[in-house]
Amino acid sequence: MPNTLFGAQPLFTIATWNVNSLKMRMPVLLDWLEKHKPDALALQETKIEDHEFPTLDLAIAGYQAVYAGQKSYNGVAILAKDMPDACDYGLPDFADEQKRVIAATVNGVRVIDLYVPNGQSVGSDKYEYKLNWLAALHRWLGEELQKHEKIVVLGDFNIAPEDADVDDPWRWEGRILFTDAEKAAFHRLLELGFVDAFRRFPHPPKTFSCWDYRMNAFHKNRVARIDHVLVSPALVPKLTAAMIDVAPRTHERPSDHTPVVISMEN
DNA sequence: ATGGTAGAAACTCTA
Repeated sequence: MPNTLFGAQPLFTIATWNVNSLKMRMPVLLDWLEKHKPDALALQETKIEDHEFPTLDLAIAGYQAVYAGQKSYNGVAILAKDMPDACDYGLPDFADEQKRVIAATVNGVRVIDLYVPNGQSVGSDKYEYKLNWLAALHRWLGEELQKHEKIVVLGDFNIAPEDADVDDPWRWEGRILFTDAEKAAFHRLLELGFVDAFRRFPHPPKTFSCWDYRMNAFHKNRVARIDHVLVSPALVPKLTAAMIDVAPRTHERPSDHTPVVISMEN
């Protein structure tokens, strides 16, 4: 059950983390769960088939899981202290073999875990797929708002929505993850009523969630805040904190993404 | 300025 501080409201903490291979990241993931003990954690890029999912190791750590995985690419999962309920898979009315969406109810909160397509390069087939995918997501989330009051939409959005979300907006201009069409798609989700939880709280400038593995090679390349936690209007006044935990990037074999964590009154 | 590195898996693709 959610953490409780003496004399305070019980808090519900939920996080998102693109782990870039669950198998590779199990040691650091288990360390992180032990340290932070979130009530729920949404994972992306698990890159593991369902029959290989490490349910036992996670159960020993105190976490139940629902998951939708595939070999080599993509894959999403929701871990929670209490068993996630009413699980849904994929975007409705959008045929997609890629495992990028899983939704479940945790402690009365509808948790929607996303691994938004990367888009590869502007004008590519994958870019068009990304924009179509985001349009289908927008339609679905509009419907979900009619069904659920408490919704958290979180994951790797592969979009840096504002200038403050990249290291150098001038250099990023027009590049993948930072095009006008991608930013507009993100802002259309906010127009539905969702709120970017991270921006409800002050943070140091240049707080990012993802850095390209190649950034030290030639020049700094692709450092951005592309992992997000959106909350439905009913949850906005309940938010108590939002942070990006950069600690796991100091691990010996880090993911290229760091966890984003929010807490709210339960 | 079209490289670079990490991961999975297969000798290439994705990010």
